[in-house]
Amino acid sequence: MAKKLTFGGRLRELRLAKKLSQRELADKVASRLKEDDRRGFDFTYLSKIENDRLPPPSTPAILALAAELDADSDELLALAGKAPPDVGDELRKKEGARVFFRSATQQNLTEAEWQRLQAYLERMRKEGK
Amino acid sequence: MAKKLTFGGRLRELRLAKKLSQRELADKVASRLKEDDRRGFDFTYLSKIENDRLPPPSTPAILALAAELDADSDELLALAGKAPPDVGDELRKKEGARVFFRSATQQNLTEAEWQRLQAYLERMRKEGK
DNA sequence: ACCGATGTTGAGTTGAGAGTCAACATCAAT
DNA sequence: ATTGATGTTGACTCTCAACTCAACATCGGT
Repeated sequence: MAKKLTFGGRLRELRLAKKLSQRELADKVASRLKEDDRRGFDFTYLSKIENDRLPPPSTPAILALAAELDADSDELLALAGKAPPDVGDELRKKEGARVFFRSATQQNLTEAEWQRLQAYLERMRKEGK
Repeated sequence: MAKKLTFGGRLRELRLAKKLSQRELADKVASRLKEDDRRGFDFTYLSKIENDRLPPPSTPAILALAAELDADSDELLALAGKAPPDVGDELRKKEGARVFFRSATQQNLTEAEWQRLQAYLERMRKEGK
């Protein structure tokens, strides 16, 4: 059975795979963030996060990390227990999405059932095009 | 065309429909919150929120308000621009859910399409039972 | 005219999220 | 044994969301 990774553990994996030091990665992330955000990203902060001594960083920081590491931002956001920002927007704007989400979570669907829904969505798309 | 309500406006509607004063409602919400949370809920705060002079309150407070007013918490959360609290959890646990919402969001579905999905989900449930 | 209930406002407080900074430990290479 | 690069840690800071508090305005009832 696959080992269950924490956010920090996965982040370290990804960083090492890219052969970056904490300082390098933190600096790159910091410059990505400085552009719009006013927050920084120190390498000592990264260290604590990798060791799960602090909770995962903010959503913008996670997105910057994923971008820098060519990683799947949804995976990291999920490990951090946060919803992707655009999914959040969709739920905020579309009542239908909200209703759907409510029923889906209440039914506690299996992976197979999610895949069926995915397939149906796929069919809808083709037909609609 | 239906008038577009703000969070504050809708909240006031709901409160008046229940014939509660700001003090009464705020007190009830406060006692609901005190149980787990350490935050309060003052009537003057409620006043400002109803007049949209302050942003909507925290998610726990919105949930308590909805419960006290027998209102739909998803509606209030949506008006407040917040995602329902369990979104992160569901997406964390089920990869299928993540993939599904990603595609659905990217396709920018209409309300009608969300309803079709909802109908399909309904069918799945009946058949699976 | 007064009183109690209700609602509004400006100023102030507080706790937590999101980091920073200085100092130290470890290790490989020279 | 020194140096340079890397990682770890504890203590601190800073900002802002989320409120509270005291004071005042308005209005209906008596």
